[in-house]
Amino acid sequence: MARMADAHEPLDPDGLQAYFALMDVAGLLKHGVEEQLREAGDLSYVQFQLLARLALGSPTGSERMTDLADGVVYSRSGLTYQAGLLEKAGLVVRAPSPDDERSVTVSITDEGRERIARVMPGHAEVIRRLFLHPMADGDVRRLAELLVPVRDHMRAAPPRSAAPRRKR
Amino acid sequence: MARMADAHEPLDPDGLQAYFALMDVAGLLKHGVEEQLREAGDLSYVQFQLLARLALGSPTGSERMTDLADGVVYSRSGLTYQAGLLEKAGLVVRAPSPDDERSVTVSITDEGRERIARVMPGHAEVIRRLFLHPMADGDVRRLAELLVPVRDHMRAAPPRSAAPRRKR
DNA sequence: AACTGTTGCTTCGAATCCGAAGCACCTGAC
DNA sequence: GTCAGGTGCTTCGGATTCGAAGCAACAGTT
Repeated sequence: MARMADAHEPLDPDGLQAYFALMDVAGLLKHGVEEQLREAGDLSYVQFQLLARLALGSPTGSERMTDLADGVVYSRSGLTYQAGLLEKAGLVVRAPSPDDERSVTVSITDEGRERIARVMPGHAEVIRRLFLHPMADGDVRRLAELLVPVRDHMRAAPPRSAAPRRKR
Repeated sequence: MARMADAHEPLDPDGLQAYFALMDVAGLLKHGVEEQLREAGDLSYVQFQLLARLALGSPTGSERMTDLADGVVYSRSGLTYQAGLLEKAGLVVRAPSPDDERSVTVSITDEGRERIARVMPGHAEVIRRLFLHPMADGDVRRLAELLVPVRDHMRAAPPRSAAPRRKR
């Protein structure tokens, strides 16, 4: 754990550099990936994320809207919009949950799985070329080991869906 | 360097995990930061990036539009829009460059520097709480050491401003 | 100088995004 | 039960975003 009592001090150089480097890398990578996704499968980055999460992350291929939104770091309203697009494209189906009448379950279709499969090889290639390639052999694993706990820590904090409602 | 001949193979688990973790962390971090910036100084994340780059990264406090856009990973048209907002808010000034009549030099104003200074302490705090805190002492530095070369590698590739123009 | 291609920025139109507000359902206290 | 508050999603309005096209200035060639 980092030292505790640095409340309002400016960031140390390492922290600053890590922060800016992280954001830059993510931004550049997102861009490269977005381009490839659009060309290869007419998908936006969010759409890819959503499909990938359903196809790879969920055993059943379905998930609640809220969980999807939180999992993908996205606003609820934005998700409604994207889910609508994906459904119109036939890559996904929405249905009310059996147990809770409010919630909507999103399920990937076979067509959705095909789309992901179609896009994946080129996707992997971009990731490798832009992101993985310049790292030495063990570095990728080390990076993952560094970042995964950070992600877990961030996810543990009240997620966007838990944002307190405004008083009326 | 990673092995060369893995052209269309799927990504190995480490690569996948590093990729997703990176994007998630960046997304979550951006969100937290955006919230703080809006409340503390009425700035969007891009606006903060722009001001920070001018205030901290440039000795003169000025930079060309294109260099700003590339530095901040942003579309040129988006930059035009944001530069307009920042100028209207008095945080920045635009002026044609003396040597090249086409290019526009953006300079941060004193008011802009004040704004950055005002926002920075809370900003640092969010970064620490969300991002730096869960890492052990040397980890931050290690992370920076891992990511900086990747950023440089990505920047070396033809940046967005060099995207080939469409034939007419 | 005239021509051609390039580069820097802005404008344009359409797509996407977000937060706030709204609606419906669910849950617990009474 | 019923009432109050919480939760899940969508709708709404407005802001932001991007790529393509447009415009002006530059640079090199002839």
